[in-house]
Amino acid sequence: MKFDDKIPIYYQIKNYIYGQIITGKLAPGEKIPAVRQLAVDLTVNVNTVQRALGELISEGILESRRGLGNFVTEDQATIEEVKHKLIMQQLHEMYENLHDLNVTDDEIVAYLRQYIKDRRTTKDGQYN
Amino acid sequence: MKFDDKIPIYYQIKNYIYGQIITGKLAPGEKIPAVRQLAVDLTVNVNTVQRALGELISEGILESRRGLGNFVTEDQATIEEVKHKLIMQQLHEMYENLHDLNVTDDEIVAYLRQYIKDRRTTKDGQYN
DNA sequence: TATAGTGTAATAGTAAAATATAACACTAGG
DNA sequence: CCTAGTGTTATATTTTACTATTACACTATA
Repeated sequence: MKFDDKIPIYYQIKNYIYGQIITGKLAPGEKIPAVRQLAVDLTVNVNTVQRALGELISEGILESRRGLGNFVTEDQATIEEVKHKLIMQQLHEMYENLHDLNVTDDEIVAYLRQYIKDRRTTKDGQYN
Repeated sequence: MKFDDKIPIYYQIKNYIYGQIITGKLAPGEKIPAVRQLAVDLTVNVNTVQRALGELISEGILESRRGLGNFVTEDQATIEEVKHKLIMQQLHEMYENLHDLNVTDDEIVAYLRQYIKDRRTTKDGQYN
């Protein structure tokens, strides 16, 4: 997995797991891969994985069963809450940053529509 | 100035200067504050300021005149380019992250409109 | 020419994330 | 009871951003 060196790896792993759960690639109640396996898959250290999982466990989206593994919460409502929270965080960050550049509400919406439209006709990768 | 501890300080300073220039708080051709003064204002080290300014100078949005100071480029086109690039980067990041959560194009637009609407009737700060 | 104000850069030290490695604790199943 | 698979934790080390400090280079001007 490729990481953005401007953001802590454990934090990027946390967001990766969020994504897996929210998109259903990891289902409610499902056992997630073992920490040592995740460390191999993501080519990071076990402790780094553990730091990410620890926060997810604290938030209740994962449950730890010692000796058995880590499991996605059964509570679909918790997952929905987290999804909504993440969506709002994304919008908030983008919105605040553009407002700091004096871009108005209407301009933000217009730019977004244009971006989406352009995206369908242009090859990707120009803003990575 | 308050910094996000998940992002390098020099990088946040760079974005801060971008904002000052794009919004015209620092005008084309204008001398920006001395590096030592910026360090005091932002409560960071001179070297950290210098690292941010160094990148802005490399990009041509700032010009360094040894013994005199650092100046915003006179070239309005360069500034416009940078503004557009920053806007697209913001949209791109938000868009990619939401798509990774299986949020569709239409849903992104709808969520944004809702976010903007809610923002006008709700007290701020809930997504910081 | 001396000085104050400016950018530039090097050195050494600090702090936090990440790593490598090892050990410990618990569970299920043979 | 032993073992394999799992989570948990600790120690030492490495890496890098950041800091503190100092020095150097250039410019305008008194």
